[in-house]
Amino acid sequence: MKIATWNVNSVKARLEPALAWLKQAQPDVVALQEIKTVDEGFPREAFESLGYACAVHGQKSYNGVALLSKYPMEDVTPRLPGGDAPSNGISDDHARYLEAVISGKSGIVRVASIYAPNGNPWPGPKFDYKLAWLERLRVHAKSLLALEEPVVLMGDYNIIPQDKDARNPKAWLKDALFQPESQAALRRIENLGYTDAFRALHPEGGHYSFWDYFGSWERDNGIRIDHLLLSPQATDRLTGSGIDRDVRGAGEKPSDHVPVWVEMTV
DNA sequence: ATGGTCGCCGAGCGA
Repeated sequence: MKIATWNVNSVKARLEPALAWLKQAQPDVVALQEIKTVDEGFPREAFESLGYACAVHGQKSYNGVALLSKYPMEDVTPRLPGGDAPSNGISDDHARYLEAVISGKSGIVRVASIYAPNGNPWPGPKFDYKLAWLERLRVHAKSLLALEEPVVLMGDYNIIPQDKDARNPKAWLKDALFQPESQAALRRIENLGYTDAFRALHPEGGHYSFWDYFGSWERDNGIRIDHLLLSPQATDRLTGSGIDRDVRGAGEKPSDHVPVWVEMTV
């Protein structure tokens, strides 16, 4: 089973390149982020015509996540726990998390489409929100381990894990994506027992998933911020991982992110 | 140096 994540930066603006990529790459499951539409605006029919079931957790103008799957999806659940309880002072109405269980040929895999907060400017309340959100993700990720299932938590984490995941690390020193606290939040999830699948198979660095619209693609001034974190049961089934960087240079209006994928025996 | 470009949607915000 091929499982991919892609921040499309508006699913409507990216519909044609998305359909072209799906036909070429043939993923079985896709997690989309920044769809930037409400559920009713999601181009469901276009994806269904390629054989995908759709699950959507949308929002007007900003954020929004979705899952596409060629296999049946069950237990579709939007939102991270802990975001809608006024008693704890947290009220999170951003559409940033969608989870589902996929029934493959030889077993299930639990997947989540994740759009973690950007957190800029640093420091400030948006950075505090980022760290609080990542802590909620950690707590939920920990609870999922108890199920002892293959789990793939994938999406735009808005975190550059290490220096080697940026072409020009010094340029990011004052950025929320590169703060030690952000990197520690990601490591804390990995330390529970999750594996950064791409890093595990490509430890050398220099591979990026995002290039800004200010000419960074032409200079390969990229960063790796889109990640697939695999539970132990998923890591046991991991057979490959890649980044489809050609998508950044293809077509008239590419997303600033490209798809990152894993191949698993499920 | 601190803008450059996108996409939202119809002004400025978010990235």
